[in-house]
Amino acid sequence: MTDHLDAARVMAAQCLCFRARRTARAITRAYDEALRPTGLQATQVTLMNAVALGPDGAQPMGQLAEILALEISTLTRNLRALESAGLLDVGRSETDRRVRVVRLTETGKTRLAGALPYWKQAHGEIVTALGADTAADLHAALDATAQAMSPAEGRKAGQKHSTA
Amino acid sequence: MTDHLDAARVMAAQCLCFRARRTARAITRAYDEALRPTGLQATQVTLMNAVALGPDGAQPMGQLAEILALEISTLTRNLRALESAGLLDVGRSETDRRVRVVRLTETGKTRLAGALPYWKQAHGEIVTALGADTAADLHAALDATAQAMSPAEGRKAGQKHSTA
DNA sequence: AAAAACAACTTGCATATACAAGTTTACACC
DNA sequence: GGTGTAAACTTGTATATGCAAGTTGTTTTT
Repeated sequence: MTDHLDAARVMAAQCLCFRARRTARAITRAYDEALRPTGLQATQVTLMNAVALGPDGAQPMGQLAEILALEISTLTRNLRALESAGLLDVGRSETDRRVRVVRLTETGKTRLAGALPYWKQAHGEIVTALGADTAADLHAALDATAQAMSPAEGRKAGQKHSTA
Repeated sequence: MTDHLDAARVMAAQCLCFRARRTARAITRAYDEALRPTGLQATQVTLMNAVALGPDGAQPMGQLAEILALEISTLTRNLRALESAGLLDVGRSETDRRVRVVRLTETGKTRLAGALPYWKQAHGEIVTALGADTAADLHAALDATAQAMSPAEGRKAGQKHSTA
């Protein structure tokens, strides 16, 4: 009769989804607070930064979705707000009219550059709060997980996982 | 002139917010897919499980918010859907009428119990995909981070934060 | 005991996220 | 060179999340 209570305890003690989300929430709140003066949120800075990294400063939506491991439908709407705010432009590819190409506006570039110091501050505060070692462990574990769960994983060097 | 390009690379390479969110998205998708047959999402199972863990199977909202590191306003709405679905009840505390006490309905208990095998499956698949070591590292890093960033941190051993 | 202060939520507003079902454009094949 | 299929989004719908500003009920002050 404590059966399902035990089960509930096991779930609480082991669930990676709960843990990943809880930590993401906490970290996001910290970044958002530090970024408050910039008028940008952490997700928006992340998105703009991914755009800025594209060759020639432009990035096709599909590419962005892959980089960020985001649904393309989510991207559609996240871009919308930034486009309305005049921070980026969404155009169509010349060579393939289906493809939407994202690019920062001059305003967007300025705002992104202006957010950098605040991002650095947020990052620094978190690393301080965690300690350098824990922060490095977290970074490594998150990257390893993202890579292992990427749909692209396994396509290259012979892995031992069984997608087939 | 590669200045801000470098900055963008640094941000992409180091940002913990991006990493935490990306990983949380990927993990959540995996759990949600495994839970599909149950009609419940990972967040909902997490929430219901936290309720089930309360003394006597009941949990005050404030307690839930703290356990889950969730804004109480978020909790208000997340509970609403589950209440409408008849999976839990939200009542008021006898001793303090401000406090809302959450409790699973019989249906809720059944549904949660029924979701357990699917949760186990999701968990197992992810541990397999990551490898036991990486999974353990991730678990530890997420917990350490959540604890370090918890507002309750510092209340015990002499810290330098200024809550007063 | 009335007033002030506080605690525990709820609501308004805005963004983030995903799946399923559409739409538009490209491409392959006959 | 039309037709069918596939790719790259977009839209509809639903949930998740958080801050700021209420609301209601409790506790503290005076």
